[in-house]
Amino acid sequence: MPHKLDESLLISLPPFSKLERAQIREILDLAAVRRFDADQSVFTEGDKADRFFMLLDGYIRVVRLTPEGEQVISLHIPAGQLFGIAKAIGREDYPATAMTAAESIVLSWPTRLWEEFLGKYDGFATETYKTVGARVGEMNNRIMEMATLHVEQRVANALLRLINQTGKRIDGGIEIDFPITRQNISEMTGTTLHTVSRLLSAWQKQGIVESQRKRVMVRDAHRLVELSQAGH
Amino acid sequence: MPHKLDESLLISLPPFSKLERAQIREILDLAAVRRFDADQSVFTEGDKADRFFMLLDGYIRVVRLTPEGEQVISLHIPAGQLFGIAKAIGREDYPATAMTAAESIVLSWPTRLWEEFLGKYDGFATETYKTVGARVGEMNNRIMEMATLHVEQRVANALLRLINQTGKRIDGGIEIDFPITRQNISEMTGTTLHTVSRLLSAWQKQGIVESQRKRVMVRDAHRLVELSQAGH
DNA sequence: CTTGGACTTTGTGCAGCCGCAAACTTCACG
DNA sequence: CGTGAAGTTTGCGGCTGCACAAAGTCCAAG
Repeated sequence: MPHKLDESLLISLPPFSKLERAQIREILDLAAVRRFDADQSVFTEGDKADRFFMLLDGYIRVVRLTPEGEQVISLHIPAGQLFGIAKAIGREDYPATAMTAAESIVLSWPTRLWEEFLGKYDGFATETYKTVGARVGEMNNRIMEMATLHVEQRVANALLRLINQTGKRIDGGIEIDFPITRQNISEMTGTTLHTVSRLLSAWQKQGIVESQRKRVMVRDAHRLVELSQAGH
Repeated sequence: MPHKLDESLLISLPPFSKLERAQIREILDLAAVRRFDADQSVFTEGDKADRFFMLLDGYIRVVRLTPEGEQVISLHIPAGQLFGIAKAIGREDYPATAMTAAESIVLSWPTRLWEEFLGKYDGFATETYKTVGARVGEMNNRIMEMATLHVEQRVANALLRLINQTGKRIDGGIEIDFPITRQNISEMTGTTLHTVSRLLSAWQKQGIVESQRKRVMVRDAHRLVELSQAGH
C-alpha cells in the first residue's frame, strides 16, 4: 500500500480544479499509485480498458504498431493530464499503447468509476471532453502536416512541439527534458532515423540545435520556426 | 417550413435506435431540415458551433485548409451519422469545415439542445461517444498510413475505404457512389493530383479500376488490397 | 578495464514522387 | 453548336529521402 497522497497534487489540475478538498480526498483514496521506469508500458493496444489514468509526473508516449512491426508515435502526454480514457470515446479497449518516455508517476482508477466521476464531480465531464478535443485537434494537425509538409519541416515542427510541451530553459537555449532518440523523432515524423540524424547534424552546424545521445536542445527556436514554415 | 418528417427516418439510426416513437417525434419537431447541392459548405472551420447535425442522405467531406490554402480532406461521413458535434469534444467552435460531396439532406439542432439530448435520451450519449471514438480511430489510422506507407499504398487504401463506406455494386465491380476527382483523392492521401492520375491510369491498364471524369469504379478489389499492403 | 549492446553518424546510389507545363477531354451554359 | 471552365492525362527533369552498409561513440554491466 502506498503512502497517503496529498490533496494538493490534484487540486490545481483541470479535471479536478473545481472540486472541494473533501471530494479530492475521496478520489485519491480510490486511486492506485504506481511508479514506472522509463520505457515501460502502462497499457497495451487492444487490452480491455479496465482502468483510466492520470499522469502525475513524467511523460507518456502514445504509440501504435503497424502490422509490419514499425512503431508510430501518435502523441506525447505531459504531466497533469488524464490518459487511457477509452470510455470517454465509447471504447471498451485501449486503441493504442502507452509507454513512459521518462520515469513517471501514475494514478489510476478502475473504469467502473468513470461514469460515477462524470456524474458526481462538477466540471470533470467538461474538462475531460476538452482533453479529448485537444487530442483530436493535435491528431488533425499531424494529418495536415504529414499531408502537406516536407520532412525537414515536419521534423522542425516536431521539435517545436516538444519544446513547447516539455521544454526546460537552460543556459544557451531550451532543452527537451526527457530522453529522446533520433529513432523516436523519426517515429513522430514518419521518416527514418537516418534522415533525422542528417537534419540534426546540419542544424547543429548552423547553430540551431545542439544534441547528444538521447538529448536535444534548441539554441535558436526562431530559426526553427522559419524552417518549419519555409515555402517548400 | 418543411414538410413533417416521418419518425421512421431516425428510428433505425444508432443514436436514436433505443428511443420510443414519441421521443423521436419530439426530436424531429425540434430539427431544421435542409437540402444542399454538392460542394456546398454546411459549416466552416472556426465558426461558433451553434448547431449540430445529422446527415440523412448524401455524403459529407470534412476538410481543413492549410495556411497556404491547400485543402486536406480528413474524413468522409456517410449518411446516418451525426456530425459537427463540437460539444462532444468540449469545443465551442467547429474544428474543421464540412462540405457536401454530393447532394445531401441534413437535419440540425441548436447546440443548446445537446446537453438536453444527452441527459434525456437513453443511449444517445453512449452512441455519440462511440461515433467520436470511431472517428478518432480513423484519424489514427490515417496518421499511421501516412507515416509508414508509400503513395501507391495510400491511394489504394483510400479507394478501399471509399468503396467500403460508400460502395455501390454495379455490373463489373463496385463504384464509389458520389462524384470524386483526382484532386479529391490527392487531398485524402497527401499527394498531388498528377500522381493520382498516373496511378489510376496504370491500374486501369491492369484492369484493377475503371474511371472517368469524377467517377471511379473498382473492378478487382482483391488486387487493390494486395497493392495496399505490398511490402514496399 | 573490457566487452557487448544500444545509439548515432556518415557515405553512396537509386528511384519514387513532385514540380512544371502543355495538350486534351468532358461538360455546362448560353 | 460554340465557348469556356473544370477536370484529366502525359512527358520530362530533378531532387529528396530511402535503402543498405559500415564504422564510430557512448554507456552499463560484469
